[in-house]
Amino acid sequence: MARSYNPEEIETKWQAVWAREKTFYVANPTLQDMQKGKAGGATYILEMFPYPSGSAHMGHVKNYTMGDVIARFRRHQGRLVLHPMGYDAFGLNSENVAIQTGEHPAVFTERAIATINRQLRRLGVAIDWDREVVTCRPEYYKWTQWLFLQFYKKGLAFRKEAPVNWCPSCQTVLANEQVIQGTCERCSTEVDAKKLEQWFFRITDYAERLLEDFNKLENWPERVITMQRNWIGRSTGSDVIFRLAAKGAEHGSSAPATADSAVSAAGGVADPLDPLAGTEITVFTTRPDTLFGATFFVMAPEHPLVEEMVCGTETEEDCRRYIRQAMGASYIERSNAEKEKTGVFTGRYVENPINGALIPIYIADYVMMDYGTGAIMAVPAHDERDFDFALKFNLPVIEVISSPEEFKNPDGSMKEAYVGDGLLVNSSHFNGLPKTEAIRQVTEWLKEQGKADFAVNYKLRDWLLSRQRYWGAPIPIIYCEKCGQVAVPEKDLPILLPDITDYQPKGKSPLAAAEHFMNTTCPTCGGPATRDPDTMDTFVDSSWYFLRYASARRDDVAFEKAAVDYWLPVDQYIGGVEHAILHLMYSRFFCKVLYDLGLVGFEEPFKNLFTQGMIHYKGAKMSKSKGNVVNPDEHVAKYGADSLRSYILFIGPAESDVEWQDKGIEGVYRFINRVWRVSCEAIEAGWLATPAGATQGTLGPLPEEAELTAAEKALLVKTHQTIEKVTADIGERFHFNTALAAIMELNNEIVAARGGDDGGPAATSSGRRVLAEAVETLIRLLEPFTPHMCAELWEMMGRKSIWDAPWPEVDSRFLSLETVEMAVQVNGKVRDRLMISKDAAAADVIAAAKALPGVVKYVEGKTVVKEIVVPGKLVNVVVK
RNA sequence: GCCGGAGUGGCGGAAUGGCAGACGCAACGGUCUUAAACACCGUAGGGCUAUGCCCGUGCGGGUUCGAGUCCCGCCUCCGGCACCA
Repeated sequence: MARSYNPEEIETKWQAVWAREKTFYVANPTLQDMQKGKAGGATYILEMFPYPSGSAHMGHVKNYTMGDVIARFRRHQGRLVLHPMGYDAFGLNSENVAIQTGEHPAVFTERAIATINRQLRRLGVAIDWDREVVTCRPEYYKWTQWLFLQFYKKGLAFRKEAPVNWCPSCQTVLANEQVIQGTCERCSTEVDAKKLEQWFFRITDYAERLLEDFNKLENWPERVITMQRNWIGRSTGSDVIFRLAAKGAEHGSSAPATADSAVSAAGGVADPLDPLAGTEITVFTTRPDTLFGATFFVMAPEHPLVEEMVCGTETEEDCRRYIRQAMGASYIERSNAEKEKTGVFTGRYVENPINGALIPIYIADYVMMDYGTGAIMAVPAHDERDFDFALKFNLPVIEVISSPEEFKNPDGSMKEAYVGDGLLVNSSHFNGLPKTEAIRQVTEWLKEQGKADFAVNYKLRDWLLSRQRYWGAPIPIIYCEKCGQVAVPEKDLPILLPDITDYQPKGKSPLAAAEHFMNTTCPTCGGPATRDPDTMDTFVDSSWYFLRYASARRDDVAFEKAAVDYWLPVDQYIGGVEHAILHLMYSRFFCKVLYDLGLVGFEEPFKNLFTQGMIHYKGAKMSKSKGNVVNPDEHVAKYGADSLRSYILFIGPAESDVEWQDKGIEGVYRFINRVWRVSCEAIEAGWLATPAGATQGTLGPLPEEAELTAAEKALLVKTHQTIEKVTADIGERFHFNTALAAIMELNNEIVAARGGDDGGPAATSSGRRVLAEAVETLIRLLEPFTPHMCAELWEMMGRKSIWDAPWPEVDSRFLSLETVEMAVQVNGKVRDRLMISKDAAAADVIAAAKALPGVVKYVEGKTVVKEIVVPGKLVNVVVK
């Protein structure tokens, strides 16, 4: 009587063994060996670490199981695998809990960590827990602060006053990347624009390298690269210098209506009555070729020159009113491209450097201060937004790129903006040039006169890293009345986060009220000084945790260079696509800075990236608020970790969103039970025992091929085909669902070959040997998915640790049968089937095919025009 | 608006240009059982004048001996960005 499958018992037994024996512990090689490089097959498998907000959810189960399958698979392939885990433990969730309950965020966080840790161990994930990192503990954030100081010394961390995104609900500023369509990434509250002095990382200095180094990545999803590329938003064009005309200058010159006829005006002449006259205002444009079509000029309401410029003009009051209104508008109102254009004439003019024409300056909120220079030349004929504006304010539209008829009215005027290619017209000596050539020549011509230059612009903004919140790493900067802004000396790190009682943010960090924290002495002069009350964005913590794993317990360095250079870059990183920009771009930036500082020897942290899909339930993303959460613990309790792990990967492709089906896991559970039963039977029957004379822990040599019956040969072929498929599915394609399907097929064949429960047909010794081969392979292929059951079966076989067992190898002799079945088509439709030797010559295959009754019927009386043979698969006879 | 991705049975899904629907769920029939559960065996895209034939991978064209797969034009859904000059 075979033992019944009891996952609870088996799984807790093996989890205890793994914990006790530290099975998954991986020591760093000696310094000497590490310095020899990654030669020893060192492989770093990493999943994005969890944010401990309570307990693990199905998304975590999927993420960590996937990583575990790959880690175990690589291990069996003989690699030295690093597979660590940690917790992204600072952050707003715990702090908001603290505000509600008064409980210290550290207490809440440590409890959540303990829960998730227990869950991960209960899932049987092969993690080296000796390398665990927790970002909210001083031994970790000491080094976050230390890294901040390295950035600071390099001028890459700096303070500036700038318009920033403020979330009124979270009571803190946010980075651009944390604003999703004008709302806070965390709480979806609409953000306000506020002008504040804040800390930034100079990520814009790295924009070019962040783009270039995409080519250093081996295998990243194209869409993630595209998202980052769009976010960085590089565009090439020119900076063109316009000069502010003196008040009233426009009356002395011709109107700027026709470009070619314009004459140079008095724009550049200093005017004692108007100190601003002649001021240079630079614009960035991707279309310098359309400069002759610039009929007006627009500045953002926030532009620093605007206030002064409108002073004393007739429209001063209108301008001030408009600016007030524009600044008061919400981000969403402001950025709605659909809304009608608004703006106001400033009463002033600028001189177009290409022809000296004076064109009116408007203030309009469709020009943004945070892109380019906050001022644009407006070319209504060839820009849709400028066209809308010109229409509304009745400004001239001059065609300067020959436009197709459908863009024009019958009288030749522009009906809508034409942004496509064409030849220049109305553009003086540039007439006739094609667009791209004109872009170059116009810029060069102006450059010679010092009025323009080629320029590159990015959408990417510097990373705003300070937060007016409590639960984060304090910024290690001190403000002294005498010495100003002073970096905390490294020997004084960490700056410990003090305990406080009132976590409520009040527009500034709760730390600002903690006097014993705030009041300190200046490390330079010893005089009274105050600390920075802000904490760091949690994305700073997560931008380097993957480095810390390499030498997690070192307390004298953030990470050991030899160790990071040995293990990194990460060979396989796995996580949700929601981090496509935020975490993944910040980490890439950090890595490049650390490379420049000589702290790491590589410029990209993650060589291969896999982004998993989400698990939906009842048609929607699982969430507490929708009440459609499926609890992993319940399924572990009911079916065992092995079943849950397998099912979560079996549902569908790992990279796509999939729907959880309540009955689905039962099917996988049944499958696992069948594997258990068939394996136990084979083991108890002694088929899997090591025969006398064979190497310990092996099945001994296979019988000669000639001794095998057709059925035995078929099972052997199925076994090796399955090895081939599963190896490729796990190792190359991440198709865990089809890997499992293939293993299920093998199991089905074993069940069929073995016969019924009462004895079965395994009558011959060669048959038993082939069955043993199949069962042993089944267990080994399944180990990454169901490690507990496989460990138990392995032990029952009398073998040593399956964790250390090698991955099964394909024997190419057994990848196909001698005789294959081929489909026979006539004109592309299957009409018969043919059993024939796999090595049969094409001519013989065709002859045999044409003799089949189902084929003769369709070929008779027709002319054969073509015959196609796909070896081992199909024949197509084309007739007329 | 721009840039990605996806549309295949009742459901989740499978298929280097080569037999569409592997594998699993649900369903149905049977064996076992006093009975049920479990387990096991079997049936299963649709249609028809059924030993056979026709139709079928969102829609319409095309390339090819052969298209779920490649090309062109649409439709729908999902994701990202969005007055980016």
